[in-house]
Amino acid sequence: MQGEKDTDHQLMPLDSFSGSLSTRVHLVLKDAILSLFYKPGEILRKTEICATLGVSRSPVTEAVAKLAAEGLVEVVPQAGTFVSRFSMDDIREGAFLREALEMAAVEYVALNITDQQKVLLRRNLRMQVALAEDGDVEGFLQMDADMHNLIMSFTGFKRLATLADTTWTQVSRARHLHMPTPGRMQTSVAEHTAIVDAIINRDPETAKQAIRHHVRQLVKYIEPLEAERPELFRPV
Amino acid sequence: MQGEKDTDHQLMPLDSFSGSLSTRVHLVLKDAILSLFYKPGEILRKTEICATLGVSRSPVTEAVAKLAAEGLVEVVPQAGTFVSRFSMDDIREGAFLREALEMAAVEYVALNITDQQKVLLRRNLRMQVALAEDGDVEGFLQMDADMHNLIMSFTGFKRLATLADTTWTQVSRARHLHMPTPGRMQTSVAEHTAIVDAIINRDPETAKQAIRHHVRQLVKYIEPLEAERPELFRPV
DNA sequence: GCAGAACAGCTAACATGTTAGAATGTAGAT
DNA sequence: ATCTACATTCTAACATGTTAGCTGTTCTGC
Repeated sequence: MQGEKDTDHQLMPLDSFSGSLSTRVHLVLKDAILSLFYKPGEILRKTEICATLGVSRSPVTEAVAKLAAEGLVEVVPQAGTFVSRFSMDDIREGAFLREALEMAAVEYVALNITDQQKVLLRRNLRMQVALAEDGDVEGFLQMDADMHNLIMSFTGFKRLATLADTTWTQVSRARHLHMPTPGRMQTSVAEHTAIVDAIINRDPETAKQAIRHHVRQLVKYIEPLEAERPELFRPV
Repeated sequence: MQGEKDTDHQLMPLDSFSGSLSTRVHLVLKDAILSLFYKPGEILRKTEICATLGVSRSPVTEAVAKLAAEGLVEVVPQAGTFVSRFSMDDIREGAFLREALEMAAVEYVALNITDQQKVLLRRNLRMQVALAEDGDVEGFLQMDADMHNLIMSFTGFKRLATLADTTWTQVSRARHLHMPTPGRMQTSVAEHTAIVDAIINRDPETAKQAIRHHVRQLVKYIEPLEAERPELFRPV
């Protein structure tokens, strides 16, 4: 039973994405790793992937190189490519980086926000409230991600959102491990409301503290996992 | 005369670096771009590079992919790879990101610094003073970089220094354009002293403001370049 | 039984061959 | 003279062949 895959997860088809082959392969593999279809510590067989996706090794190699840059896999020269195990250090670093970037972003946005942007933020927040009341976890998480992207995009910096996303990857992967905690959505909405209110009131200091609190809350939820699922974590 | 290269710059030999071939090619090309041997807007001919370095296309392709991820080159599918032109937007974004990361780093370090780390910082600062007095620009810039790396490493986060370096790449490249301004070294030393003092006094707020001021100063020095060398900048 | 050498089977890394799309220059039509 | 169809010649993208290094296993000597 050890080597078997979850039946509820599988490789997405190549054509669910657009762009070059290597880009699509990258997204397929990334999704597979984040959804834990490929498990931490598991070897990644390129030939197998080539056969499954029906492509040659070139695009797969390029895709794997990108995954390695994101820290999702570890390439051991002449030996093999392995799905990275979770590491509380990596997760804490990811959270630290995200905190740094988000604090800078909300400070900037709080100082420069336009009326139109305020409308977009308020609308997103109302959606969150509605989805949380309906208990729609999927939809809520989407709105959550949207809100962070909105704020990032309001800075006008193009690479910022991408970078924040990459730094967050490890944390994001760990989040897939635990079931949604009851009441977590309501707490999240409250935290989001505090952030948005501070931004709209053009109060950068309060906004910074609110987003810092929000990020640190998320890490708190992840920390117990190391004890619960030690086999997925890097041995110390 | 347009297409000729500066005689004082050239491709470094492959064996000045270590690691895999693709890693070394990447470093050679990166150095060549940062030193303006390859000029912004210029096409990058892979076959030429293969011939010059005596390697096949595989490692060159991998290296170029990394350069593209750093924003140093732009790959146009089926058409060619071009050295990125400077863009004031990119430079400002790079500075913004670096500011965010450095502020987070100095805050963390100011709260957690050890006595041993204080010694290392003070030693570095004394070296800076000495080198500035001697007018040794090369040595000073090295100490400058060392200091920032020291602070980053004190956080214990492994990817932080690398990430900060990458975000700073565009700014770093632009710095190569202008001659060292007289008195700039002394000003820099003063700014660095303020940062280190605040860290050693475990005063995170002062340290954050000091490093922010320092980063913003650097951007001020770069901004006039757009008017001086418009051909190297992205057309608006 | 157990350490260590030789071997077989993997792999990433590197080299090279092939394809298809984009830019450019040119001949021909207007 | 200007515009357009076409062919040439670039290129990145993709496919495939080759090499060399790591790993686990087996076989050997003690």
